[in-house]
Order: sequence, then C-alpha cells, then structure tokens
Amino acid sequence: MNGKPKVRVRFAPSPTGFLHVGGLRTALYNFLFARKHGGTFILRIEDTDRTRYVEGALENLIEVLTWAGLDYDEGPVKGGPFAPYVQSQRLEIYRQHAQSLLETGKAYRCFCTPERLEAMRKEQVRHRVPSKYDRTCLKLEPSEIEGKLQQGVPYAVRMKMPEGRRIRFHDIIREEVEILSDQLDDQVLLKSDGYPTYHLANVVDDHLMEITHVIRGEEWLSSVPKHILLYEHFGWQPPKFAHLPLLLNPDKSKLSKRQGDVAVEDYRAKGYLKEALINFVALLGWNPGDEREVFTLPELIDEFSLERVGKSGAIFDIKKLDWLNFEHLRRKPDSQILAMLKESLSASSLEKKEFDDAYLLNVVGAMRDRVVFVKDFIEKSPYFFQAPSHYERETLKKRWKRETPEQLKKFVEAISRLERPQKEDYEVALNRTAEALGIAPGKLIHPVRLAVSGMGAGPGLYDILFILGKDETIRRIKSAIERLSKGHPSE
RNA sequence: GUCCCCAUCGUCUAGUCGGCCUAGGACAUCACUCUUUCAAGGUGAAAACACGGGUUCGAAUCCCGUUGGGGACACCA
Repeated sequence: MNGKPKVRVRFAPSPTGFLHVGGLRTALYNFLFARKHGGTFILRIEDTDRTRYVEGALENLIEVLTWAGLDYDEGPVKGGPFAPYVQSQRLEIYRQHAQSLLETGKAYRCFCTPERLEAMRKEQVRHRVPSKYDRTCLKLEPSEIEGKLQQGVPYAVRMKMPEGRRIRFHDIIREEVEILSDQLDDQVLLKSDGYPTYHLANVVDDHLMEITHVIRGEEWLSSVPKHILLYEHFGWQPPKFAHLPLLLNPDKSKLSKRQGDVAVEDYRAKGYLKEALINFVALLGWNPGDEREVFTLPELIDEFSLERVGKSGAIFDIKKLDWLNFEHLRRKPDSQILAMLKESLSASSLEKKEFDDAYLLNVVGAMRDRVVFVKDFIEKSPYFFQAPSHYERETLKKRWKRETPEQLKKFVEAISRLERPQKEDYEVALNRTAEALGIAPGKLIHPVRLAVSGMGAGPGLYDILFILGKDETIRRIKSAIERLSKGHPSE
C-alpha cells in the first residue's frame, strides 16, 4: 500500500533467429531482478526491422527461454494487460506518438532519399567531420512540405535535437553519465515504411507498459540521452537504467559468431545443462560478494542485486563453463541422470540402445565423477554399451605381454566357478589367481581391463566386471585372447 | 575521427566508499598425495593492482593525465 511502484522489467530482443548468450544473460538479470523484488518480467519482441524478419524466430526464442527456466509473466502468446507485446502489431501507437511530436515541433518530416543521405555521409567522412544529418528538411517551408505530401513523397520522421544541452543521467551500474546534446544526430523515429525505429518504439513501449527498470546491454548506453529527451518531449518520467557490461570474445571484442558459439542452442546441443549455462552466465559480471560459485536459479534469485554487477566486459571462458557443468551434473540425483542417459542413448549411433535401469544406474554410479556431460557416459565408457571393437595401442604395448594370454585363461577359469559374483568376489578371484601364478595383481588387472574395455582408463576394474557381469566378462576376455594372441594386432 | 564507457593473476573476480592487502577465492596450469588405470578428492606452487603524477601519516582503493581496450555514431536493433 505504500508508494513504491511494483518492479516491472522487460527483456526486449529482436527476433533474429536465435538467442545469443549475451541475450540470455540480459534476460536472466531482468528475470532475477523481477523475481527478487516480486515484480513482473515482460517479454517484448522488437521486430521493427522488416528486412531482418526471420521465420519462426519468435517461437524459437520462447522455446529457448522456457528451456532455460526464464518464464515471462507478460508477453507474446501469453498476453497481458498491455498487449500486444510484439512491436510490429503496435504500429498505430507509434504513428500517433510520432504525430504528436510533429505537432509540438519536437520532430519534423524528412523527405531525403537514402541515396542522398548516403552521399552526404560519405562526404562527411571524407572531410572528417562527425557524420550527422544536415537538417536539409528542417529548412523546408510549410508550403514545400505540403507539396511533397500531396505528391506522396515518402518521408521519415526525425527527432529535432536541441543544441547545447548537457544531458546527465544516473545509471545503476555506471553511476553518473553525461553527454552533450550537440553530439546527437536528428535521429529517425519513424521510418518511411511506417515502422518505428528502436528509439521511438522502445521509449513509447517502456512507458506504456509501465516499465520501471531498463536493464540492457552497454551498447545502448550512448543512446540514453536520445531516450531521455524523448521522455521529456512526451512529458513522461523516464525509468531507471542499468547498462550491463558486454560479453567478450577471447580477443576482447564484442562476443560474436566466428569466434565460437554464441547461440544458446549451440550450447544446449553440445550437452550443457541449463543449470550450468545459467550459473555461468550469471557470474559473468555479477558475483555474490563471497566465495560461493555454484548456484541454482532459486539461489540466484535470492542473492541477486544490480548493485553487485560490475562495469567491465567479461570474456566468455568455456573451461569454467565445463567445470560448472560437471558440478551441476554431479549434484543431480542418479534417477535424473538416468533419464538423461537414456535419452542420450537413444540418440546415439549404438547398435543396442536399450538397457535395464538397474544396469544403467550402475554405470552412472561408476562414471559420475568422470564425466562432464551426459554424453560422456557413452563417449568415455563405450564398453558398457558394446564390446570393444579394438584395443588402445599404447595400453596394449604397455600392458599386454607374451605371457598374458595364459594368465588370463587362469583368471577366466577362476571366475567361471563363481556363482552370482559380487565386486569383492572378482577381487578375491583375481588376487588368488595372481598369487597362484606368482605374479603381482597388477599383471592381471591391467590386461583384464584392456580385454573387457579396450581402454587403459576408467572406473575400478572390479566395478567394471561386476557391471558387465560374469558371462560378458568371460566372453570379452576370451575374445581378446583370441584376437590379441595371433601376431600382435594393435588396433 | 568524434563522443561515451572500462582498466586487479591467462580467465571470472573479491577488495562495502584509504589502513585488517606481505592483494583473497574459483577455473585453467604444474607438483605432491590417494591409487590397479583414469578421474574425483586432499595438500601445495606459480600467477595480477596498465603507467605517470598528485592528495594523504598511509592508496589497488580518491583526483588528474597517459596508454590500452571496448561501445556508439544507420530509415539495424
């Protein structure tokens, strides 16, 4: 009941076909801020550039946001009190606002052709003067304007920038920022095709949708004065601003395609968990102030504050993302990993894709400290899903000796006699066999591992044998003896 | 070029508005440990306040400048 307005924030992407990880972070910070303050998180689509229209981009965007767990309260499809939330469906609203600026003399019509503007800019660049619109159309007589309108000459609406104004504003992250209005161009607000530019649409919508905090990327910082002026012209109170530092490529340029993956979907496809990606991206520019680093979404909501967002750009370091993926994966209960493993299995190129839950759970237990991704269960321990097709050359060289086949035969004999062997039974059998042969257990352990898995690394041998089971173990050892005895085939 | 923003280990960063910082943590790297292998775990090492001036008894922390990096300068967002 007290005067504090309810927090309303928006994530306002333009639908270019995929969600950029930088966009994911912007969305996340907006989301966290809203949830933290019991506010509203709005999704608004800024599709005012018809030349960049991408089929299905909206659906894709919503799908990815939903996957990440960033549910919006108002927006396209879902609707809300300020619908529509897609700018291309709000053209009339922008037209009216542009009209009112025209009437109050804060804006004017510009009939210049793109060609003329292009030539003008070139000229300005050549003379090394700041490239700004030369205000040709501001000097038009009312009769001339009338004439052009009569003839149906297409025009854009330009904002008339005041001269000599010092525009100062407060940014939650950057503190005080000051820009001279002389630097500002007479920005086009309404394009000749009737669509608004970002600046007009953004300001109008933020006001109409009662946005209290504009949280967006730093690339917008230098546009704020234009926006402030617009709010002023309309007689509106501007929202609070928070400009986030940029996400950078390893070479410190603005994160972009070409230097790796930038689409959230790329990371999803590679097997990153949403928990890890969200956690990682949250830490790029923000930290809780203590030493904790692994967070779930609810924990982030609890801890988040814009005041703790840093000012400098952050390089997207995939190594740390991998580590977070590992951390989040290992925190998941076996049952959940099991479900993901099954999915991974059915998508794999394995011949056999169906396994008992109990069997898979054993695999999960044996491998969970050794994998970063769910798909690693298959890639790092394929032998749990199919018999080895070849044996690692290096390991073979190191562990497989001339006398090995005979020794393994003894081990096979020993375990053949076992009834429903447990882990420990394999261990006892191996130790006894080694003892009988008068050799160290290692002389058997390594060849057995190689025989059943084809590799030199993995979980404890007895775990592997137990998981594979007696019959399969014997089969694989015999097969290895057969294949590796003649000559010394390495691959 | 003009304007704006930024500046602590290779990377993400702590550093609550000057003293407790001989600069802390994490990832990555290396070593040791554990161990039948590989991981995980444990222990430890190496690794940074861009530079120059101030202000102050005292500066990573405040001010100025330099350098470096980035962003914005469209009828794209």
